[in-house]
Amino acid sequence: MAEKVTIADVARHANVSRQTVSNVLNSPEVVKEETRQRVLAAVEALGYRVNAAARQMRTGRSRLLAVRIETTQDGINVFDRFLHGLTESAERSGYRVLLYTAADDHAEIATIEQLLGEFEPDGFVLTSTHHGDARATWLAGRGLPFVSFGRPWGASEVAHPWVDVDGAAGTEAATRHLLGLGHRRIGFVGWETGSGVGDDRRSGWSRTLAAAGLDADLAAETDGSSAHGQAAARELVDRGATALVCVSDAVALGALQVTPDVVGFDDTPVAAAIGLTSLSQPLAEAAARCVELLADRLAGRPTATHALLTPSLVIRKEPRS
Amino acid sequence: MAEKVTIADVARHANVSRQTVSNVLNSPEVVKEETRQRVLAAVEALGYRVNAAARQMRTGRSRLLAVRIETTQDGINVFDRFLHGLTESAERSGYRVLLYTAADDHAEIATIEQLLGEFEPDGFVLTSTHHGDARATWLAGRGLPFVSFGRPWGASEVAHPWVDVDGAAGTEAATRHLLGLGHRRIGFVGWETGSGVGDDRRSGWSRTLAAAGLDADLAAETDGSSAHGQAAARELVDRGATALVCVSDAVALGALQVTPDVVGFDDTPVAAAIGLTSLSQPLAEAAARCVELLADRLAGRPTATHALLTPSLVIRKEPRS
DNA sequence: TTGTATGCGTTATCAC
DNA sequence: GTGATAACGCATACAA
Repeated sequence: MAEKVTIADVARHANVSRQTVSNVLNSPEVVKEETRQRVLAAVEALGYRVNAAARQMRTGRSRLLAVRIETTQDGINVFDRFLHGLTESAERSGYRVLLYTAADDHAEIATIEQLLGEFEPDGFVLTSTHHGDARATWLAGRGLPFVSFGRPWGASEVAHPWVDVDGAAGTEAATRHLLGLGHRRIGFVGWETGSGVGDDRRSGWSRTLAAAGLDADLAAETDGSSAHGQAAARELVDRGATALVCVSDAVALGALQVTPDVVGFDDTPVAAAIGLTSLSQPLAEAAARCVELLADRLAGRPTATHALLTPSLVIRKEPRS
Repeated sequence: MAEKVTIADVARHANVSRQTVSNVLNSPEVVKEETRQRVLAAVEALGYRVNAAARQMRTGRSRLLAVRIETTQDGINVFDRFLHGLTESAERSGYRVLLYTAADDHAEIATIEQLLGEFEPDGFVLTSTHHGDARATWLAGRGLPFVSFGRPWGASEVAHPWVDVDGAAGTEAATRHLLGLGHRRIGFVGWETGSGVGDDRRSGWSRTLAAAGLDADLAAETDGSSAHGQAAARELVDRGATALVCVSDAVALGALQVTPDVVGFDDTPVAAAIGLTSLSQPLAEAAARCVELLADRLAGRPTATHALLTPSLVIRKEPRS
């Protein structure tokens, strides 16, 4: 084990009291410059680091942000990039990320409750928000600091800070791109109606066609799998579609077997690998905004209520032509 | 904020001293059954949870495992599944996972040092081990508990607990599979010589061909990209290869543009999506073994030195035939 | 500007 | 078998 350097060691080394060391660290403006330098030198020399447990005991703040690590659902997900960004941003703000797992909303609430008693995270980051999200209601009801990546879908939701990516703006860009390529019969391969994210992405496609004076009648629903995506694409092409906007890369992958002019969503490794044009979510920025919102609130700073980011269209050429 | 229930509250509620409550929780065998029940009932009634910071202050143990979250390098990685398994297994053993980022080995050591002073993680999990890994040397030199996912490549490495997946066994299975399909000229698309993982995977291919009395002369090196994979595959096919074993799914994806009988490695979402036969690493089990090795060591239990797991071949049919 | 005293919640030590 | 006491390292109120 490593030698543990305490504030008392630093004080002794710098010939001051423990309190002075604490002041240098927490309220630098209150201590004389010369003393400050001396203490800082001692901190450096001894390799002193504030002990999180002791600080937490005294202040009640853990400098920990808790987030659930998701299971890779249909195999293609995007969460790890968000998580990396979150960890990085958190570090910049002086926080660390604590991971937990949970099978469903109910279990997640129980875990959060447990975490609250044990590690006392200062804040929580919720992901994959959905209609009637019990977690957000629970956290908000207790006044606990949290932010969600994903807007509060549904009207009666409790208001809370959130960050999200504007899916409609993304599919609008995709649709415009295909219009620019000369297509007039552009279809949409989506998920079943009712999912906030899916409906949002569909709306960008339909409104863009409407604005161009075109019918938005070529839409199909899938369960999100590539197989269903392929079947749906087949149907839409048979009905006259010459290009397809897809709700996800997984679905787009299936659609690609049917027709070449396809745009996916999420810019997953799959898209990059097969040369699929896709919409890239600014995940690092989203994560940074999550931390920003949370950190501001935790520090008592005035904070924005939410942030809506725009995805960017990554245009690729099909390599297998 | 939630009301904080302390051990004193429980003691009061159960009409015992704080110490008795602590005993019930930490050394149940030392306390009378009736008292134990009463205390447990009070714990339940009050929703008491041990405070991690206070426990850590007293015992010096944080119940925290630290692991670096990797950046998605070439876009196709496998780390998130490992991380999920790690978190889940850690929870089962009473640990939580703390995340950190680092740009390189040097930075990672600095971060570990910082973490040690602040949050005092009980153990570390290293991933992506490589030749002359400074992190392992550093940790081992200080006698800090850690386990690596990835064996210590290189002979002069310090011995330490590790878990890894047997890449050679995987490519052996892949090669056998292709032999079973009737192929006799089987090539290997790998990485540049020198990477432990890549050399290991290549060796399974060559030894299997040798055992079958065939020449292992159709090998190519790539930088790991799909584009290079495709070029290398083209070259090998021109030289007579009828099937290819690949060092990764990314490379296999490129090879697939050239010839259909290809086996990838890692069974990434890409493989699943495009119907590529691939080798699946038992990541959840690997994570579980990492936690097991670490937890055993932290608890002072006798522990295995390492675990070498076998990947499984996931046979798929090309869907685009 | 600096020093002294106190308590955060827990567990280990030692009496009872 | 149970209870009192001390100590972990830090930050705050208060005194000097």
